[in-house]
Amino acid sequence: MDKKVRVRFAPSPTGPLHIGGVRTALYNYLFARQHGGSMILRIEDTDSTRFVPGAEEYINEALQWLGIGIDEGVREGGEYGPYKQSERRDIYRRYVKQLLDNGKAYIAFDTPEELEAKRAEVKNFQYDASTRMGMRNSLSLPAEEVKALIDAGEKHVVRFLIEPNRDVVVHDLIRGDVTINSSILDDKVLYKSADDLPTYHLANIVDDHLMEVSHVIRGEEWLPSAPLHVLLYEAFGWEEPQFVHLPLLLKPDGKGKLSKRDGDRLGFPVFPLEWHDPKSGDTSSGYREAGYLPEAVINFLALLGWNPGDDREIMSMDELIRDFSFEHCSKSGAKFDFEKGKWFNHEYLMNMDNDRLAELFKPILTENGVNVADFSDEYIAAAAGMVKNRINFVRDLWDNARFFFVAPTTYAEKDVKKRWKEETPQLMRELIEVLKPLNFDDAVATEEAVMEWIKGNEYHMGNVMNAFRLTVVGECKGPHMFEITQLLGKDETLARIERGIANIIRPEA
RNA sequence: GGUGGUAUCGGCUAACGGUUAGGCCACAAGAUUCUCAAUCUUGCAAUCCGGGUUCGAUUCCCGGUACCACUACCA
Repeated sequence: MDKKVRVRFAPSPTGPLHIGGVRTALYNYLFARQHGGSMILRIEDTDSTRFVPGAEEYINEALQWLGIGIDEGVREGGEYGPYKQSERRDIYRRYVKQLLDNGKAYIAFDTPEELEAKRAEVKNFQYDASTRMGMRNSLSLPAEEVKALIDAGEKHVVRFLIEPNRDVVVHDLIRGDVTINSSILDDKVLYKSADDLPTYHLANIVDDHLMEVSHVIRGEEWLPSAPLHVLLYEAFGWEEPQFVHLPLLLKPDGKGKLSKRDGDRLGFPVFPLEWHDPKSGDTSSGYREAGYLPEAVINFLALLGWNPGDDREIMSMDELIRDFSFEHCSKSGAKFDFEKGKWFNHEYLMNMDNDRLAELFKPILTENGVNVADFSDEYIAAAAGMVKNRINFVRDLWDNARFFFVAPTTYAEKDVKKRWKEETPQLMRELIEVLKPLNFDDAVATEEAVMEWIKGNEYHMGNVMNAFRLTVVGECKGPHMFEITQLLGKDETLARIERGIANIIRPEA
């Protein structure tokens, strides 16, 4: 029987959650749910200098909006807390001491300035087996001096003692075995003097072990430090978890990792939710505010770097949970295809139930000055339903369905020019007479009657219908004409035709 | 510079030694139609290069190239 699946998503509260981070969280979540395991949210705030107020709340809100559920975390609680690293200082100190006592780590007194100078002086300087005896640390200095320095309160860090020239193998579920020689690794700082906190590497290993994390699923940028982590597990004598390094999300055009700037530059959000930077005051757009449905974002992200093994594209969270697998994750980075993202949203909107769509539409109607109370829920739902196949975003509903709520006051110039002929006003008057006795509730019957009139008089079908449309909609676009009039009703339709006759003026040729 | 990873249409990807190299997005054309969409049909378009292994390589191995990541008292 395999160990219980426990995974964690471990962001740093240094800003809004990046869309790439969202995908990492999603894959963790899918894997956990598939195996009936636990999803942990751990806040990795060991860099006190980069803390950004509001970032942690943002992460919680974003994951909640997307439906990525957390089983254990700062808010949710759990048996393995605290789930915020800054609250685990004592734990880390204990384990650093263990490493020190076992000779797996040592104390170093070199200041950041000294190290900087050294790097400037020696090209490709690395703090490792070949250089450490020339530095100021507990290995190179006499024991009494080390003790004296510590007693004198000299600032110092703890470094990991890397044994040179050993082939370290990282077992990765996506990439197979990756072998790295330990000589290229430096004696990483495990505990910082600057803010009296451990570095990511130490905190990460200790927490993953203590929290009994079974699978470490993270971005590919961590692959180079994975051997260091393997060595740390070994130094502690702990069993290492399964590693899974996900391919990165790349810029849509040029090269490199997808960044905040790309969103600004190319005009699409790179964050799930809108973010107001407390320092700069800048605002970054979010998927939610841009009119994306969370399920569309999830679906889109899931397929960026993974596929179900067949031709399916539209998949619900439940299907994703059922079919997700690392075997079908790609190894190469995926360029962020914003157009495809739009298509996913379009698909979800188009297939959405009218009532739910109506609820999303209401605030937009209000924003545009429509008194929602003037219309029934059924009316709003029907209007939204008629245009939903032509929208990419919720807010597009307004442009496509506004005429159901506000009669046109202006008429599209191009369409007027093409369809509003000299004889049109007379035709429209005739049309009114044709429509008057009809029951608009029966769209088919209305259409039949109008068609009979057009054909009986040998009128030009396109011109008549488009002129009709112009008076009712204001331009030549929209759903089927008699479905529109059915919803609008006879009084409103006739009034609009009258108004069109009175107000539409043919441009001088 | 060093180390590691990766490499199929413009983009996301399928084919896990044998296919006319498939699907989706985007783009183009056509069908449909009162318009705009939706829908359907069609088209466009790819195995980075060079060596091996093999009866046979997109697939396995090696080299090159390119791209990406990492190379902090950041995560």
